[in-house]
Amino acid sequence: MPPSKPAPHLGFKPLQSPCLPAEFYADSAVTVARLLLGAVLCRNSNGEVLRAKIVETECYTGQNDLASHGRSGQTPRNLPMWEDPGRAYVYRTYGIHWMLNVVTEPKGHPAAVLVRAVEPLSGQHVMQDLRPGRSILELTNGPGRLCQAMAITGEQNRIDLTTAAAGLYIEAGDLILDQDVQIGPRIGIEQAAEPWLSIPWRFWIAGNQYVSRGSGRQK
DNA sequence: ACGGAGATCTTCT
DNA sequence: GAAGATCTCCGTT
Repeated sequence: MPPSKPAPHLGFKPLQSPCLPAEFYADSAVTVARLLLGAVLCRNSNGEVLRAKIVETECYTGQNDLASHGRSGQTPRNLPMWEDPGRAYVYRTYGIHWMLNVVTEPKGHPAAVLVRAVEPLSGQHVMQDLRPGRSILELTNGPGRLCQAMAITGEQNRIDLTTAAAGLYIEAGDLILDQDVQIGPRIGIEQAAEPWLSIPWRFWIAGNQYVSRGSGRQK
């Protein structure tokens, strides 16, 4: 069903949620990670539009960050981190799971924000087809899970998230107030030494039911 | 609810 | 050759 549009003679523009522009992503990874909370990750799949609110992010900064793929300089895998902000960096880990990152900071500065959890807004039945047997709460509450539920793979690596052209994009969404943001250390980093293990570079929406394990989700 | 192990394969040392 | 920005399943409490 197409969305209803206001009558043209009233002079209204259709309600729209424009994509966040490249300038939004050219900021520091920490700032972008915080501001991405509430934005809407969108995916055209199977003839439908899947939409999901970003509820948890984690940032990985430049060559000083020993937990970041950017730590050892430019490599074939992490090349997108050095490229244009607002593009996707999608890579595989443990041989199984895809991870979706958003490239941040001006070109030439390797940094990215990992999307760790989203809250489904539309297209849930498609997501359930992609993750059979899972409840709505367990469709997208983890970085690997959300990629599976939203059909995101290495094919989306390096695509431009600032337009809908490539079928994966991010629209502006709810403004999340500071009082509703929780901050903590990153998750899943084993190798890196301090202080990289404890720096609070993970952001999530307080009390949201769709955050990943380890982010204070109850039950 | 919690913990441990296996999956699975690309990337970098 | 080892590790990994994870997830699932199966065990025990």
